[in-house]
Amino acid sequence: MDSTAASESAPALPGGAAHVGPRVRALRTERGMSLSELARRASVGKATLSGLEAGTRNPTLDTLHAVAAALGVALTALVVGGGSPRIRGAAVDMELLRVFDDGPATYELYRMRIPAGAEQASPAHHPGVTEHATVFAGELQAGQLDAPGVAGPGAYLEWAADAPHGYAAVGPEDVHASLLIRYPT
Amino acid sequence: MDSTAASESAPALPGGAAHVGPRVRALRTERGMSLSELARRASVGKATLSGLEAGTRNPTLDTLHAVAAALGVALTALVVGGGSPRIRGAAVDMELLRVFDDGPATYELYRMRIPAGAEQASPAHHPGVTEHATVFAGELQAGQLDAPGVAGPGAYLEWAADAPHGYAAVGPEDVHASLLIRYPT
DNA sequence: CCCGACCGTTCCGTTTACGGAACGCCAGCG
DNA sequence: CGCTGGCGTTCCGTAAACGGAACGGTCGGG
Repeated sequence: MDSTAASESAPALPGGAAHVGPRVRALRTERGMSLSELARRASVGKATLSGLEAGTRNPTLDTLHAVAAALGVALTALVVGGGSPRIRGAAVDMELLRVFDDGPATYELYRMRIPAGAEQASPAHHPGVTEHATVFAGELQAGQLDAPGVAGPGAYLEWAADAPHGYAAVGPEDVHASLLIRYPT
Repeated sequence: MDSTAASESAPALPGGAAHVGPRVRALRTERGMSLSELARRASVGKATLSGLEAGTRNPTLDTLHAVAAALGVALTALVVGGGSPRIRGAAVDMELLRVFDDGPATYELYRMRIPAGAEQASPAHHPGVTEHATVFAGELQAGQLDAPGVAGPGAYLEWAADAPHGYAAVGPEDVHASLLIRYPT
């Protein structure tokens, strides 16, 4: 397992401060907000925010929380995939975002990425399992191997996963999508 | 549920260090691990961990990350719900899980809950905005006010959100669903 | 042309989170 | 019994994250 973990103070920690900085800066500029304004709204010092975005500081939970709230996003939105379980196949790179288990079924919500032109097959899962994808970017071909569907940005696709199935990025762009896997109880 | 969410304020510090402490302690004892052992594995001081679990400290991102790694969980598992912007309407309770902004559009992914029997309307959003729901539990009726769709567990529903639309839990159970809102650029 | 407003960075004194080393406590054991 | 080893908490000096106040740079208006 991994518990030979990053115990050291190596600055190259997977989800370390170096990664959250650019993320904050992106969310801020996306909203057309200046650093000073965000600092004001979050009630943190400009120095704090500047250092945070530059990755030269190691922010406290309070600081992160204040910034996330001022940006209107969940704290988890600032912590890019750092430490999220990641499943990397031949072509498909999936990151488990969340598990919902309080319904009559269990749902796993993934973010999926497939490089342009790549494809990958997956063996059958347990009976009754279905997969649901919403495409953000690119052209996704997915579903039963003999009868796949195709979906572009904004489109939705679903298929039974209790038979061999596959995923492919058929267009010239990388595919970005959300994938929801439903496991009936 | 407009995007003009409550950016400012954050009256008291919700989801602050007080919430992550018990969470860490739960995950640790769940694994039958002693405080000293976790501190050793995470390469943090026992004092740090003790104060963190007690909620008397305001841990840094490095500390949180080291502890999460030593517990073998994603950092997000330590801060679940804590500080997620929650949009609570008349009937619909939504929690923003994640924002995707690297495609040709921006996506906001929510978890949605509607008490059984309740309903709520939403005004039109900007042109081109669409909403996509996947139902986990209950019976969701949603879409254009004059032509809503209905979806049960495992089913999918989408509609244009640039016109007034609504959500309702029409069955005898609460509705749990994921809602993806797509904002074209 | 100068001036004021705002931007993002840097400097600085204060606050505080950090790890190490105590402490008291409770088993297990010779 | 005392001795030993591990537990969780507390104390303490140091390192660093914090907010406030500078700084230089860029606009836009008078």
